[in-house]
Amino acid sequence: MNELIGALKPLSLLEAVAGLQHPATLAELAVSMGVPKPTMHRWLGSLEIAGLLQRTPDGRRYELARRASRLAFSILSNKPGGAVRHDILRRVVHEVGEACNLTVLDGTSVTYLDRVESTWPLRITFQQGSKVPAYCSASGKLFLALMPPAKRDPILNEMTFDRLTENTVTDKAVLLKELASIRRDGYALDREEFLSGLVCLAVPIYQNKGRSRICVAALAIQAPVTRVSQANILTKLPVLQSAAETLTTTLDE
Amino acid sequence: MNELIGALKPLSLLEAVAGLQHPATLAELAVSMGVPKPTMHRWLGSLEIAGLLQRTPDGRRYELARRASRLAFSILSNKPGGAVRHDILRRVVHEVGEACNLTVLDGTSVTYLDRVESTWPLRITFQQGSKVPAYCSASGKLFLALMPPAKRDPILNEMTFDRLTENTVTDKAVLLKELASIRRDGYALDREEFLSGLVCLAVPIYQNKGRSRICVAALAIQAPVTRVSQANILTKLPVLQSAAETLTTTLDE
DNA sequence: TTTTTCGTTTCATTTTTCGGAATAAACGTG
DNA sequence: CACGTTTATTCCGAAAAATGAAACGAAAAA
Repeated sequence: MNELIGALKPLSLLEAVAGLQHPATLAELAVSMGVPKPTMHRWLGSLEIAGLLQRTPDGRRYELARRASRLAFSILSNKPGGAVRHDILRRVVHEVGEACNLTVLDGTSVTYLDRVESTWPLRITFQQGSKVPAYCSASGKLFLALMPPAKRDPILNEMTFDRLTENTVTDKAVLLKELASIRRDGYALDREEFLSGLVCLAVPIYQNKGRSRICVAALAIQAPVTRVSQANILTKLPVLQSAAETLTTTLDE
Repeated sequence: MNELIGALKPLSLLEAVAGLQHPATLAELAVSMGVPKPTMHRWLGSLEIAGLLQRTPDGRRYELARRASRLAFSILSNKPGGAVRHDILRRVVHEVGEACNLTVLDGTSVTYLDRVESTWPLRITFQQGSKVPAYCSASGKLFLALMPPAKRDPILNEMTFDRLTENTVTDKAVLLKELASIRRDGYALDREEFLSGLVCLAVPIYQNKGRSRICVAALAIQAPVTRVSQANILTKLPVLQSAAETLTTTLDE
């Protein structure tokens, strides 16, 4: 039984950087991974040349770079690996009878990682990879609500709040207030704010990070308001939460 | 110049597997990546032990494993700062309609950290990573102007002032005079000094360092003079400054 | 069964990596 | 602004790991 161990220490460095909430310096990373500075210097250099990490503009800290994002999307949109998640979504659709989707935050928008349609004739057809503004979607508001303010504010600043329906929240103060209650409740609603006639309920999927946990994705159901009223949609909450819980466990060590 | 290249070949293997829509065999992967079988065997073994890949039930093919998903979510939830910045650049381009770039000073040159093109047919195509002499670019002059003289003078001494266009400032005294006014105004212009027909406006991005603040990067727009006159480009100043302000917040801890 | 293909192990050689020490750069402070 | 301190980078010989040709084994195909 040969213990094949590759030189993927730089890769665990990538994981470490991805797990941090702020860009870290060489020294910090060297300490946290227990390697000498010259070694860390070489690893960081390699990952930087590879395009997985980049320095912050001041040149003293390291953060994820484009290729890391591409890799992440590539992994999550990969068919074989996503089969487990897709099955969970299918189960939700089967139980609540409405379309279900899995999203991540990407800048000021929410991106659909996966989606399962309802079987009703009347349905909204989004597809994997499409994007929706964060400020007027249930998942988007959920991400903003559960994010540290320091990360949230730059995102809010660069947003343009277009009025897409008569329910769209276009006032930042009002939005912030709603985010507070979302944070308290643990779920978010879209009350026809993105598309007239479309209501939506989203719950968070957490990833445990040491003692704390981070909302890395959201699970949501979407339905025509004619079939599921705003009040009614909350009855689906337990099913959603249970599915989200299952998805969370697929991320544990 | 030391070319640090790490042993992240196993990592590009991970990318390859993630890019595939079906689990692949050892032989297929060995061929597609151009390595001998024993090598591929070792790489796959490493990634499998690391928990990034797993074999399909029949044991003959490889697909992504849990740790890969975990890493992917971790990356996406920790939205790269560079990507946030890229979005801000995109927004500026959208609002002013001209190409926008983010630069840092690197020796006597200015390096493009990021760049977003305009949508006009007529456009100047620089790309990320390219360099431009500091003395004849808006960003470069901005850096020189906002720098303590003790730091600036060695850089100026090292420079050779080539005449690139008929507007290029090649006299050090004249340059120093302009730097003074740039310092006063808080912005810098490139009046076709680097490339005939190209005008440019740059504003500083500061980072707070204890009691003082330092200009660590510059945000600039570039336009053909036929579309945006030298006088006209100043009307874009407020948009630029507001974006620079937002960029500053992405640099804080 | 035989043949063929694919996967795994072995091992001498080559190629990297490793990290202590020295050097350089940036920082904070009186 | 000069000083001491912290942090980043370069050097380099010793040590470790990756490499791939060839041999071997195992499983599908004929």
